[in-house]
Amino acid sequence: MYGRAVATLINSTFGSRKADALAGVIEVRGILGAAVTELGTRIVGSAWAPGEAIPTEADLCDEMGVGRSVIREAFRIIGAKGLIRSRTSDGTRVLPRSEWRLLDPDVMDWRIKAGDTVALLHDLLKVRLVLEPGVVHTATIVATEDARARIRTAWQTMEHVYRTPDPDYAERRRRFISADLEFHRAFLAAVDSDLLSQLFAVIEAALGLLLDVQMAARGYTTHMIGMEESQELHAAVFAEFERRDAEAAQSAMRRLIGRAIRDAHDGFEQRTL
Amino acid sequence: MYGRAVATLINSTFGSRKADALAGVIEVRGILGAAVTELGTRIVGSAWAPGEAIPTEADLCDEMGVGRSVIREAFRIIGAKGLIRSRTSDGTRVLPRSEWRLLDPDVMDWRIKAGDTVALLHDLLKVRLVLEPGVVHTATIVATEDARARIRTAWQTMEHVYRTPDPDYAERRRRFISADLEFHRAFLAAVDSDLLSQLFAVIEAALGLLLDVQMAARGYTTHMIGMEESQELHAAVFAEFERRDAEAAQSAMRRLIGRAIRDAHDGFEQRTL
DNA sequence: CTTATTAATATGATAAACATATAAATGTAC
DNA sequence: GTACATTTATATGTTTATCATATTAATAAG
Repeated sequence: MYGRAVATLINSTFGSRKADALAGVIEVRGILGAAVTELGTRIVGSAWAPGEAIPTEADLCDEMGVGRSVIREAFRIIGAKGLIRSRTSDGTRVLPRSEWRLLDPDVMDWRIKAGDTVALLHDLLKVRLVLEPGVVHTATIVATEDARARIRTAWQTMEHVYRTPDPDYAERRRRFISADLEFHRAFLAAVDSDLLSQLFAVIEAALGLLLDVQMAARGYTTHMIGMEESQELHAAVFAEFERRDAEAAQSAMRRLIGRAIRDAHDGFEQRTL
Repeated sequence: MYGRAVATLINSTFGSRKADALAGVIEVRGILGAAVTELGTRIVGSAWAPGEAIPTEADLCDEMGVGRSVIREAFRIIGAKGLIRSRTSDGTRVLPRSEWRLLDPDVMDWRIKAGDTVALLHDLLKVRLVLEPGVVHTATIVATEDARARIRTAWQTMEHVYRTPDPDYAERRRRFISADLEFHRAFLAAVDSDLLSQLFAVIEAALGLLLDVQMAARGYTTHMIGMEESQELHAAVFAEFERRDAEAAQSAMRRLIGRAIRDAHDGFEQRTL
């Protein structure tokens, strides 16, 4: 059916896609999906400099062993994310990085695949540090009763998991992390912003992939800080939230994120250096 | 050359694109650009419900008077932004809104074009309220000397514009707004985060389009609050930043944004109700 | 040396044909 | 009559060929 180049392309690039792709990434299947991933990863990985022309459609057809329409449709997808732009007779050129839609899950995925992990991790953590205290501040003020109930429930779940011993250590830790995530999500939901929710989802997914997957093999997890310390810091956030002290709740969340960031950095540096 | 339907499509949808498009939107030209804008706007404008199948490629070819490849490439672009997904034999369906890349400039542009302005405005202002105080907090702590110099310069420019009378009132106001923007951008730059910078750029562009363009005709501008009050609030932010009191600077910025939001809401409600 | 003109190049767009995946319709067996 | 296999219809997936168009480079005219 398809040429050998294509089969290889599918198996190497696409076959493993579902396994380690960023959550939230639109699943693009088949030959087109393979071409998109291949080109996206290469471009994000600086195979060509911004301003430089990538190979012509015809050349890429030959190289990848696919029809021209596949290349063209791949160009459209990648172009929709701000990576490239085609102009008649001038070819298809890589756009300056400022045009790249860095907040797009696919672009994040390609950055991770391309190995741009350290810079991305630092930036992601910075976003959390800037964002989450503000989320808690606003949530403390504007949360509806339903939203407050969800936060309360999330906290109770954290407490329950924390206090319930489990012979299966890994399982308990998994539950702990899950409860932790819901705690943060509950505050975010209280703010009731579609834009912030999406931003948070992308950030979380990318962080999860960067930290969980890559560091799990070395005994690290997203939430490295000890459960005791983590629980104390979370308790402070919740307590101030219940007291409706937005400033104090915000500060508590900043201490929590700051603590988590230091550990993430330590663990990651240890791994990558 | 092209059929009549196409010519109409280009003139109506595409001809006016450059004028009132969101800054940062990738300029998609020609027949394809027209098709993308047309379909994107329709989908975002709820012409079809999530889960529902939009017309087949063949039908859209007839309706728009374009070749199938144009429709397919348009589908790819719109699909890359999470709006639709095609599956063999099942057709092309609108994805649930949670999949839409709301942070994408094009999607924002389509929301504005589709008239989803009130909900979008509220959300955009909420993002600023959550984000900017955190930006100032972090900037106050981590800013390099260069970054501090830029902030200082921005403040001096604001002061200069504020204190310099100008017979041309509109021109002075324009300069004031421009200096204001640079003030906020300078803090953001100090945080040194590509992700936050992009987020801010998209937010600003959308807010600018929503407030400036739409409200200018009615005598409103982005920065509605009186110059005196605005200047005082900005002064507080800068003063606390210079004192390196991150908490105080953060609070000052929150007061400033909160004040601006109240005015924006008032003005907009007045206009849209 | 400058300016038209022409030629080459790569994308823009159309058309026709066949492949493939999915769902609906049909038929068969128990 | 229900369950399961088969067939058929449908819409997208993919290839190929051809022409249009816009831009750059080469060339010729002044």
